[in-house]
Amino acid sequence: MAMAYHPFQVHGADAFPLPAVIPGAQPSLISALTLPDAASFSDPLLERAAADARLRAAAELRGRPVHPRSMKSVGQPEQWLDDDPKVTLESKDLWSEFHKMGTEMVITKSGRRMFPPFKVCVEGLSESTKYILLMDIVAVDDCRYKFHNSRWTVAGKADPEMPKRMYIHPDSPSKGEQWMSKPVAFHKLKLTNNISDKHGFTILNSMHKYQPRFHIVRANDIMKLPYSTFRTYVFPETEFIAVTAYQNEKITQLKIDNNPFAKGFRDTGNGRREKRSALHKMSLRELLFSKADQGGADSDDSSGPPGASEPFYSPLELVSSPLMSTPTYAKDIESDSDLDLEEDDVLKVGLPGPARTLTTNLRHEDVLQPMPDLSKSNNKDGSNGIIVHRAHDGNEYFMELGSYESQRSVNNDGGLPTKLRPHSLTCLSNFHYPTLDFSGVYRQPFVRVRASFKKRQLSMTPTGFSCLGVGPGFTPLPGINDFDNGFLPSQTIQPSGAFPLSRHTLESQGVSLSPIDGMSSYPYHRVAPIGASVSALPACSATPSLSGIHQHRNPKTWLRLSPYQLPPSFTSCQNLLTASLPGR
Amino acid sequence: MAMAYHPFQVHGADAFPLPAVIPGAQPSLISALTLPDAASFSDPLLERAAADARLRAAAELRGRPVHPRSMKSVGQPEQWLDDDPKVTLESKDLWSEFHKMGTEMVITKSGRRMFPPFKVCVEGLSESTKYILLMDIVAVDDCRYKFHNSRWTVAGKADPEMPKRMYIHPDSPSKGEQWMSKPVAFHKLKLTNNISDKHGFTILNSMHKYQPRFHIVRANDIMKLPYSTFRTYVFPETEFIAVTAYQNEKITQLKIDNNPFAKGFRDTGNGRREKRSALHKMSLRELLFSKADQGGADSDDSSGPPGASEPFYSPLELVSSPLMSTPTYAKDIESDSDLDLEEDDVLKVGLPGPARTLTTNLRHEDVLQPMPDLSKSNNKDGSNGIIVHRAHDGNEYFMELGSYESQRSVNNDGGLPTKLRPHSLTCLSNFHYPTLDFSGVYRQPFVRVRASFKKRQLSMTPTGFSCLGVGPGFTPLPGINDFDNGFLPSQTIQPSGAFPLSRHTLESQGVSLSPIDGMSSYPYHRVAPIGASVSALPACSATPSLSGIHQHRNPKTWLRLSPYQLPPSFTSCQNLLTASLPGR
DNA sequence: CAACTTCACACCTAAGTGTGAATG
DNA sequence: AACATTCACACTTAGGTGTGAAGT
Repeated sequence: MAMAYHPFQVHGADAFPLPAVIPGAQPSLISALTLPDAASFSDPLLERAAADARLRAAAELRGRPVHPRSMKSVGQPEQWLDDDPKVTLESKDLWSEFHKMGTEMVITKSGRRMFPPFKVCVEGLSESTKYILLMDIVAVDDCRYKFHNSRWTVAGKADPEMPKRMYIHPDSPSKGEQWMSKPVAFHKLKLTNNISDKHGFTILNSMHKYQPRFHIVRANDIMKLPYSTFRTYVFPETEFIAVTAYQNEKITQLKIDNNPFAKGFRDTGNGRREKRSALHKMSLRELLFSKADQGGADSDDSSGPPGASEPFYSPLELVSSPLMSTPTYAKDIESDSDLDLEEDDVLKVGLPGPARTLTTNLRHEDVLQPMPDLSKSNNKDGSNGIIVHRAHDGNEYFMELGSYESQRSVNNDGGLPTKLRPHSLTCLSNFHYPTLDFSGVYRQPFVRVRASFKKRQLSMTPTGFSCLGVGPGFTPLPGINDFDNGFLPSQTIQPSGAFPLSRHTLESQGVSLSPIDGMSSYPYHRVAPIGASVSALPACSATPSLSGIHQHRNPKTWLRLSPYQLPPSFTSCQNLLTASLPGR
Repeated sequence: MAMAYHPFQVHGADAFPLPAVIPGAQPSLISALTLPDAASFSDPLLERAAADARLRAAAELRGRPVHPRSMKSVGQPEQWLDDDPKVTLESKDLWSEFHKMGTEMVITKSGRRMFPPFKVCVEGLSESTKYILLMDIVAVDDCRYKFHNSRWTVAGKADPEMPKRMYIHPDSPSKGEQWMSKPVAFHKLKLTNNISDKHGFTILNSMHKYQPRFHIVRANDIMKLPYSTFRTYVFPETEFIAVTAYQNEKITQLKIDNNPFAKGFRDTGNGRREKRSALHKMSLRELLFSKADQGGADSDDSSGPPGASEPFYSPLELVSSPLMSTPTYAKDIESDSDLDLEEDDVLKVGLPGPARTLTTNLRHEDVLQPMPDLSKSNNKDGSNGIIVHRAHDGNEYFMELGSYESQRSVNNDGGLPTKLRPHSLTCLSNFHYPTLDFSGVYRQPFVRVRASFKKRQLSMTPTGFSCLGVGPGFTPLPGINDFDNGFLPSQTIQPSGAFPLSRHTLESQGVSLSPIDGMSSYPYHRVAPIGASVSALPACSATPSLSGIHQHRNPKTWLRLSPYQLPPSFTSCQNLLTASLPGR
């Protein structure tokens, strides 16, 4: 099965000497990652969270990672010369307040919004060019957490991740000037723990840690998304732990104080909510609803701890092929040891120290920082392979691993950058339509039924799924237009042929489809390439066990890659990889 | 000024032998109207309202006006063979209840929704073809009304109409299957009497009569709208009079009984609203919120007057070029005399008779009805000319009239149809960008500033504007996508260069722009062609004075054409007409 | 038991209604 | 005086909050 091969297509000129077509017999995973101008790592890394912060700092780009000059110097295609997106997080002070406490986001069956709302300001786009703006939320690590003694501690390995859907901003596609004219809000995105959700909400695991990501794609049609370059921005302060009920009372209070919808729970002085500590009663409302909403983020909030009003949290940015670049664990860069997660491995998210350090470290850095050479530190043990997670008949699953070598030869192209190499490598490998799950990108409610999967999701491949969490599908949005979707609500309840994007539709869009035997009706194939070296590594304080290279018959111990490591739309590489792994 | 000429472009094959390019020196207004299979006018027309009903009946098409066979027989382009839209009005029983009383719609400064909501079911589209669905609201006649002695009477000539914006359904463009999958609601459209409205609401005159229209356009991009064929559907029962406060208590009661938001005013038996008459207390809620919303309109409402539950109100449909076909007054067809409106001219809207007659007449007609030959009855006095309404410098205005002869030679092409001639004639004359006002088609609030116009709108061209009310712009919608709009909110407050659609933008869309001297920054040029013969003439009970042919220096007595007579996007013909009227 | 999840609920925001007095 | 318009208001729908008891 899955023998069909589909070549890459590389858009425009590339900075790296890459073949436009990857030989089918060779599991080549091109990893072209644009890195900031490098960062120095001289300070000692004493604890995980601190290391986390450092690694984030390494990719610090102050919202403008790609310098036009450097783009030119590496032969950036003309197409990319006229934009240079700079992204800033709205309400970053409020986000930071939460982050210091260890942000929690409630997930409910019916779907819950995020608070603070994820909202960004975008600058530097080409005014007349159309862009698609998206966000997704990916697991940060392989851990399950618990809140104990007023702190979050690791409580074991992560549960399998559900596929993470891309939330395409409802205004997509729109011209740069439109995106830049006002903050881009993603408040319509909802979080749920309902694995059977049909609304297209983002399904998260409770007590797991997640990182929202923001993506800019230069594309005038959502159908072109899989073939387009993603510029990915990560704001470390938006990291959170999903919960079904708030664990940290301080977080609860922060929510009540700042979310207008929770106004009813505010302490009006009449005794309600006396349970809460008197701390953090200062109102941050202005941060979110006056300052923040106007795009101005001058910090007039001086009631927080010292340093709380640091105005600058910069995002991490990846300018990458959505199919290629794969962030890897912070741990892999830092050290190859300590592969197994300790039960008492504490992520110091709830402690102000590391976060503040990050902030402080960053805000005076205006130059791009050097990056470590990841080509050496990464994947030494060969455990970082390609994970192919397949549904064979809807009941059985297995995994295949590609060799790291074949990837590295592509990844490093003669020496990984320590300087930012702005680059857009576009892979057109998305021919296996089950992986191109556009069903959600439709304004109707998300009613696709995964016939061969539902009712079994909880019991299947508990860890193997942790690599399935990125870029598979796109979230349905009211208002998403210009999507030539052959998917009708009336068709979605059919138990077979679950892939909603009709062959005819794709082909009429110039997309050639070559179904792969045994997979064409199953939308849950995912590929987790790992060789792609990565620098901008946010929130990777825990390293997953990479001991599963030969354990692909045992779902429980499969090699896991955090979805967070995967680029958006990464899984569209699936069939390419599948094709390159015959007989495994 | 305005000497530039821009040729037509005709899309596809045309049923009429029309030149693809109209010579610039000749004021040719191509009028190619697709008419239903004709209707017989044998019954005497005794009163305006009755004539109204007849004329509506004449175009009665039962939602499926264009028969594929007849389309083929007239050489319909292949493009149109795979769809045959049938449109039905949702909640038509409720609409009819209102219509019998004389529907009133409140208009407020802040914008008011319509109730009942304008909602249609569409069938017969090509599933995989993209369509844009729109609606607009156009003046029915040239009258101002007053409610006196429990009836609506004419109270003088109409006030000048503000330009009527096209409300593009937020889901546009979408594929046929998507439009057909559920009722298409236009509840987001808001009515206002605020002539300075910046939201893109539809600006109406209080105490004036209006007719909503629904349009189907086969286009995958909103930019193509002006060059596309509009299929226009009119549901006579949706006619209404705009009011700032309800005049007819029965209408108030009907609203209260059926609009959930007005539930607070319902008579709970405890004495509230005892002012209202006991009549019409029957709840029509089910009509709108259970039956109607499910698309089924079985009448279980038997509490109304006899005949109230007639299930069938069919729409009028025009399949026409948006630039060409021009409905004219019912009066013009019926008779050329009686050009001046009587002060006591009573439109029998509030009386059940005519409306019921219309309904009754129509519902047993399943065949297409013959149409009168409009080429003879129309424009006898030559007063039906081309109205060019220009803003010279923002303060002065004048009008130019084209000759009917030159139009008729095009219109009639050797004998006007008395049978339906399904036809799509597309005019690409929309090169004068001030007339192509797409500024509204943008999801941001409508903030365009008409620098040379605001503060003067009330005083300018009081009657001349009545012909400006159709098809000029497109309403801004949250969610309208795929519109390559060069319009930025930040640009909109610039006092000059008011046209928001940048030259670059249009040109990048393949639209060549040739600004016309002195007009390029003024978006309010409108053209009201009249020679275009028309059959399907809904709600034309009053005829405007056509005595203004030589009065173009006197705004008060300018020739008026009801916006209702103008096809959508008609004004995109403006510069063509302007070009063809040199020196006038 | 302890940890986690679910649910009805009161309380909010946001916005769509006609009212009736005030205004023009 | 008659008429048309505006506005604060109470009431509604719709849906976003955390609560705290109950369930797993």
